[in-house]
This record gives sequence, C-alpha cells and structure tokens, in this order.
Amino acid sequence: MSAARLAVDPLAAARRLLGATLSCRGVDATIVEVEAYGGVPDGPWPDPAAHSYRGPTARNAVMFGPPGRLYTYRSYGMHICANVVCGPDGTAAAVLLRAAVIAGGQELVRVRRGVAVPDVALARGPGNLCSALGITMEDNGIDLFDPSSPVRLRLGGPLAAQAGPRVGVSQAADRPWRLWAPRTPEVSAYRRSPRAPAPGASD
DNA sequence: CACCCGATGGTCT
DNA sequence: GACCATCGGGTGG
Repeated sequence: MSAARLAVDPLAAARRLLGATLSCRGVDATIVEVEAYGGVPDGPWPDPAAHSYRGPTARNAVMFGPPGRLYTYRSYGMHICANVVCGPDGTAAAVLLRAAVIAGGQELVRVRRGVAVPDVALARGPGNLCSALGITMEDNGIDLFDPSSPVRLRLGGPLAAQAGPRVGVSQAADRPWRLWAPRTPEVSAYRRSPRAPAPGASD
C-alpha cells in the first residue's frame, strides 16, 4: 500500500509528493510545487495556518482521516484547492498541491482552461491546478490509491526541492513549508498575505 | 515588472 | 459579520 508512504509528518510527505504523478479525468500531471500543513495545537505538528488547527469540522474532517485521501475545499468562494492527506489516521495533516506540469491530455486542459493560457500556466496555482484536472468538491475524501478512483496518485522518485514560506497565509507566515522544483517555470509566484505580520516575526 | 483590488460564497465566531 | 491556503485584470513606473 503506497498510502503508507504518506503516513509521515507533512514536510516529509511534501517531499515525497514533489515529482509524483496525479491522474484525473484524462489528464496526467507531474507535481512541482506543494505546501505542508499540520494540525491541532497539542498534536505533533501544530500549525495555526492549517484548516485543522481549531479541531475537526464538517469541512476539514478528511484531514483527520487516513493518509492518501484527497481533501478539497473551496477558496474565496470560487476556486477549488486540492490536498493529499498525510500523517497517521486520526492525526490531522495534509499537503496542498500548488502547481504541476501537464504530462498528458493537454488538449483537455486547453478546453478547461482556455486557449489563451500559456503552457506553463495551465496548472500553476492551486485553483488553476484543480481547474486543469477537473477536480471538484465531489472528489473530497476519495482514496487516491484506489484503482477505481477518478483521481489517482503515483508516487515517483522525489525531485530536488527548494523551500520557502507559504503563499497567502496570515498565520505562521514565515514557516518554510512550501517546496518546489528549482528552475521550473510552472511553479507559481510567491505572494505574501497582506494580513501577515512583517517578515521575520515569530510563528 | 510591481503592486492593488474586486469577485464571490462557505465557514466559523 | 469577518475572514479567507486565489486569480486575473488594472494601473503606474
């Protein structure tokens, strides 16, 4: 069972997901940018920026379940973002999929994303990635390693990784839990949250 | 390039 | 009623 390789801390899981292949509804994509997220204050990886920080709710329930499942959520009322749940069952943690290189099914991606979008931007950014692969809220909670699932994950050889602060979070803004493949134009640009304290402040 | 801002709706206080 | 794990189009240098 490949999901067992994700039953680790979120940063280690993030490293294993860089270079992995995500397949969904006719499209194959190589993951090139991810962000690690932890859990509750008294858990092993307390993370004020994580959806799971304040305990289980209807939205984040999947994060507390077994590793290898897909956790999707709606962002700013209009975009879908996708995570891979990691850590052991019962412990909240997940890795946000931020960008990918389209390796197959590019024609389908063009239909979903539009003809004007440059190749490198087809799955750049978490909302765009889900749009490109056709991932919706219907997919929340599915097992990424079940052959019958519409969204599948294949772990590959880990890629070289560069690390830096996470994009868009106002809490724990400087924690270097964003990983990306160096010199890869498909990786999204860094944007600090306008609500985050000045760089250098503590977690 | 660098900001800046509006769209838009679920979730949680 | 505030707060977003975003995006793309606008403005100005």
